[in-house]
Amino acid sequence: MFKELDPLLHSQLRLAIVSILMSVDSAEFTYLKEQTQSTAGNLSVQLDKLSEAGYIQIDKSFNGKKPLTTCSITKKGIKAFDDYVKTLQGYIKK
Amino acid sequence: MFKELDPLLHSQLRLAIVSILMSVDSAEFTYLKEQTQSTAGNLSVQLDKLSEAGYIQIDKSFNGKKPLTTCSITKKGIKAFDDYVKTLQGYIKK
DNA sequence: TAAAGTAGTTTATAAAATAAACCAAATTTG
DNA sequence: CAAATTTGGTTTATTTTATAAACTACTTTA
Repeated sequence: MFKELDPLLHSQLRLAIVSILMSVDSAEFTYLKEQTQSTAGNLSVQLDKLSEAGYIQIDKSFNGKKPLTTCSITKKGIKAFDDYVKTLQGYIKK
Repeated sequence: MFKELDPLLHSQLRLAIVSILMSVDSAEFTYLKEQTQSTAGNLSVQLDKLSEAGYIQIDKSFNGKKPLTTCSITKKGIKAFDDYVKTLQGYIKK
């Protein structure tokens, strides 16, 4: 029937973030912000949620004295994304 | 880049409703409730939203003296669903 | 050295989803 | 046959989520 769509991925911004991270090795905060056209605040919140779920890994370092946040997808995140896409097929392929 | 996902369809329940209505001529309230495993309250609210957007048509009649709510998708709804799926491909086909 | 910019985080607010409570009629049950 | 339950919903309240606004800390530039 209709399997639950992982609510963590069923959000426009988080889906876009994960989608980007699926296609690159890692991405910086500013890159994600630019690509997704999101505000920094919203991006920050959604990255935290994905990180807390273990879907992405966030590495906070410094570029000289500027903070530098780098994100990458985890195995768990890849699995979740794949599952999400499969579940979604069940909705739209009817 | 990342086109906006129609917020009216980007909801688990409404997507399931529209998905069902895409595959049948019409469906009764009770059938939709059973198929989507939703509560009557939630279903009622979401059907109203889809109806107000012109995505579905709701016909309220009586079966003897019991209310009978029958729903079907509209042309606008079909278009919106197709667009939604296309937009989504842009997210997941990366 | 004051103003503006960078790279974010935290907190507040708006919007959405969901649940709970309710209604009217019909049906079942003790 | 009268009370309790079920059916087919709607309305209202609550919770959750997404988003925006405000803030921090440091840096660059005029």
